[in-house]
Amino acid sequence: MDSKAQYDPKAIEPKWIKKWAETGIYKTPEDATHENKYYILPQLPYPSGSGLHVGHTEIYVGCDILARFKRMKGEKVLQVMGWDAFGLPAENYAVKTNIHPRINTDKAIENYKSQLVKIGASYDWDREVGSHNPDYYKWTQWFFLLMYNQGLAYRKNQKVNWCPSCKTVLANEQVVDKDGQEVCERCDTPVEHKMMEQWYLKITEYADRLAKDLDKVDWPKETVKRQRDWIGRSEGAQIRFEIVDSDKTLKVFTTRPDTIFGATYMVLAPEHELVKQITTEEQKGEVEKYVEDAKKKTEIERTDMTKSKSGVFTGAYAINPATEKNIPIWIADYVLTDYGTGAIMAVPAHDQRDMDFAKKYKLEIKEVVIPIFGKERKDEEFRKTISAVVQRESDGKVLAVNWKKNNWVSPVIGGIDDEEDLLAAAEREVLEETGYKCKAVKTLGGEIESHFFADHKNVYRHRLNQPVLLELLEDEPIDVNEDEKDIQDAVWMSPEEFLKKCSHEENIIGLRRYLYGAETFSGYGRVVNSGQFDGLKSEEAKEAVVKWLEEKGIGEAKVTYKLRDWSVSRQRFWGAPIPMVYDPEGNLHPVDEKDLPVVLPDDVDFKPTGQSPLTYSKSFQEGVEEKYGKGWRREVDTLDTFMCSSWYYYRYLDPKNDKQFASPEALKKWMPVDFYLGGPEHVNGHLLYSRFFTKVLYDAGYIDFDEPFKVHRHQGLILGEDGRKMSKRWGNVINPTDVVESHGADTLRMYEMFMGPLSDDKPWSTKGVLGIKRFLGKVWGLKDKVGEEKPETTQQVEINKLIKKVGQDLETLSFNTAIAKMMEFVNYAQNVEQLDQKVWEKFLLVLAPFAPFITEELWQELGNETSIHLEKWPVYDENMAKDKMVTIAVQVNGKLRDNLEMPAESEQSEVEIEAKKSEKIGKYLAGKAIIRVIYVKDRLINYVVGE
RNA sequence: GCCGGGAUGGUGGAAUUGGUAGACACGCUGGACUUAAAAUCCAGUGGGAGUUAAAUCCCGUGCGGGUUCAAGUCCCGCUCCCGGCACCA
Repeated sequence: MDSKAQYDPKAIEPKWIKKWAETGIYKTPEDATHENKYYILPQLPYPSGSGLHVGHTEIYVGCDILARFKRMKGEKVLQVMGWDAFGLPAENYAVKTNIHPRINTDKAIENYKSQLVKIGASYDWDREVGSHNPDYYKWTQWFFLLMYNQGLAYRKNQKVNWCPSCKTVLANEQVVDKDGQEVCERCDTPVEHKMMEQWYLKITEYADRLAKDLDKVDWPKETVKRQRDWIGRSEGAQIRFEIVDSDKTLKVFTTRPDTIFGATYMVLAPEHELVKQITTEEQKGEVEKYVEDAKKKTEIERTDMTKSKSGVFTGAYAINPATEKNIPIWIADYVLTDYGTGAIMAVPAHDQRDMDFAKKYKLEIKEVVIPIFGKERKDEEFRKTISAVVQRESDGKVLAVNWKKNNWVSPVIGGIDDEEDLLAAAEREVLEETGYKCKAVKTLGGEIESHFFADHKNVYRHRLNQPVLLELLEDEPIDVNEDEKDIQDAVWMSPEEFLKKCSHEENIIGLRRYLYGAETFSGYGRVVNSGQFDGLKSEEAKEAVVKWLEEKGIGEAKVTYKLRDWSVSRQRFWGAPIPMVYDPEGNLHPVDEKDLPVVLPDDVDFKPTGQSPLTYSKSFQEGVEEKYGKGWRREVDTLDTFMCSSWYYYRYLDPKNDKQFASPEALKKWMPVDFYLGGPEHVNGHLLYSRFFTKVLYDAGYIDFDEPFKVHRHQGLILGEDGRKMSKRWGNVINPTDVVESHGADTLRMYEMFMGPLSDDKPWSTKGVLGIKRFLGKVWGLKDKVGEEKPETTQQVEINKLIKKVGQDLETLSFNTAIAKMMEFVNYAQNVEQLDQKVWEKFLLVLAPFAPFITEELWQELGNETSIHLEKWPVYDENMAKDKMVTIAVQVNGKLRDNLEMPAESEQSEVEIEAKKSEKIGKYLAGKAIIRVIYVKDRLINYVVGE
């Protein structure tokens, strides 16, 4: 304890790195069982030539702190590092430099590894894996064969996303939107579409389970939602429509079978197989032209929603099975080929897209669902009403009434008398209520149902209201009856003002219909104009219609997904070869499992040509003929690297196993992953694929769980000091190794955690780092204060509070607040005369997961011979972790007026006695009546006073 | 357009889930040490009024309303920022 040397991380950190490696303290514990294990998984990195920056290390530091904490809590931790080593950047670099990608990749891995070692990450390096090594990709290929044998891998000629720069196919998940353009996520090149025969994995077969099982996982809720939306499950019905004068039927999918009576036309996607067959002679020319044009359009042009919809009539008609009417069949590119059946029944009244189209091409719009406002009650009184839309020509203002009692604005609304004509009722009501003489012109759309309490009549109402358009006949009103005058005034206001001021939404629908024409109502409501289904609510009608369809044998309930099958073949070199061979007739055969791995050859010209480079590898193809016979050849595409990373967390469990991807014992012991930390950008890619792989393994009987990641969290981005994303382009990249050089690994670790909540994006601050450096300097200085045990209670209270708080914060990953508390403790400890040695030891233990180097050094200085990282997390005494005295806020009418120091757990009466003694409080209470006193134990007392 | 998430001092961020807003840190100001600087240490630091100094008071969590003894936190209506999806029938 005599060393007065300054805190110098450079003098201590390399020493401990060496020692820890020698003693192997971070090896995976041999005595782990399924019950006491804790599998912590930092998302594996792609080793790029530029090395790690501090944004990458956040994830490793976060996981490492947690791993160290869990070890101290007695859990048997598995924490391993691996490399997602195949992929385009390395290959592109190889093309540029003409150096084999393996060489640069291995170099990058060495660099990453040394960076990670320097920050003190406690991995079991004996289990390190790299996806580019044959003993790894052998099993990636094995997974492919497993899928193939389960019927989950297949070839299909389909429109694919093609990156002209990377010269390869991309999965849907690898195409990102940038300023309204679909671009390659790697290189930002706009994606092209072309037809190609490709390998696909049938992830859609698992869509339902992938969606449903999201209920089982503890993931951020927005992540769950995003994945669920991506899978895009929707329930509905498949319905077959007969085509007039044809033996063909037209299959459609709809989520709203309850609107079938409103289906007034049908639409096929231009690519639909029936287009040619049903188009009439007269329409042929137009249709063919439209189909040709659609082919030429890019995906972006087709899906540009700001553009008006286009389409052509085929000349053919289908029969709406509900109305039994003939309805025209159109072709339009607003219907997507690859969703549902590529054809729809159009219900313009209840679907915005169909409405836009119907208005443009003057197709029939038939309302079959009316909106319902408010909640039904048993004791309500039913009434049919009209509401009046009257616009005066002179200034364009519309007629409204102002309800005096509640200052409400509404149109004229009035009941229809028995036997009375609707339009006549409208004319009468306007005249009675406002004195204006009008002539009813027509109804505006269908009725609107509402349920409400009619204030002026004191009853609950069930109202069915029909908006009616009227024409003003005379500018001057006649006198209205006195009773009406008391209730309301007639006022004229601009339509805009009316729409804004009108008190209830259901009452502006009439005017909106008048101003903007028919409007879509796409919500659920009450079914009307639908024969036997009239009066049902949408939810009920959906069921009833499906049942009716099933009885008639023309439809059934059906679930559809947005998720597409996963395209996994890539026309590039640096990936796992697809383990398939073709016989001379071109038939596919899987490579025998015993012949795995299909090794990636070295004699390859990896310049991308659009053809897979493996096509030109002599050794790759020669081997095949030797093995299978003349004319046989290998599949030359390689696998999407996401296949490699979909199962890496299984390989960590048993990385040297050459018989299985992992042994059943290892799988049983370690899985599922207890804590997975990774970026939010992988939600609809990697995370989904990994879940898919796991479910396939489960179905094949290899594992007994079907979700790989129990708990998943995201780290946020660390931005450059300029607030921009760290990138070479901006020159704002901070290299962790530089920070370690100048301030030490402990400082880097703690600063990254202190910046803010783990999942937030936050900018780096070079100055901010110094705060942590100072803190560690103070910790270093504290050792000179340490003396023999000193039974001073404050120190005991402080350390117990600290152990409790830091322990809690670590469980919730609130690293930033845990560090703040440690700073408070150190600030406090600096002012004590002598620091109790036991308190000091406990403090070092609490700090150890965050700052493994300095704590190890100080621990050894205390004369300990074994590592602090093998110690147990200190236990705190709940009693000691409580303050003996608390500050109680005294408020008068909610405003803070004084503070009282009181013993903890004081009763209200005791606090009141002290409060009343306060002059400040007396000032505010003098001459006032105390109406109420609110007391919150150990927090505040609030006097509510009146005059 | 739709769906998420967010907005708190000069800055990063705290706030026991309705109970003293601004913990902790950065920065800044002043001081100590020094020939000087760096480093370190001490004090101050939301805004305003007030005073020699204090005491003291008022205002303050994107904006406008509301509920409550009490609102950063709950409710209603906006604005802006970030992320995702985007004709999914």
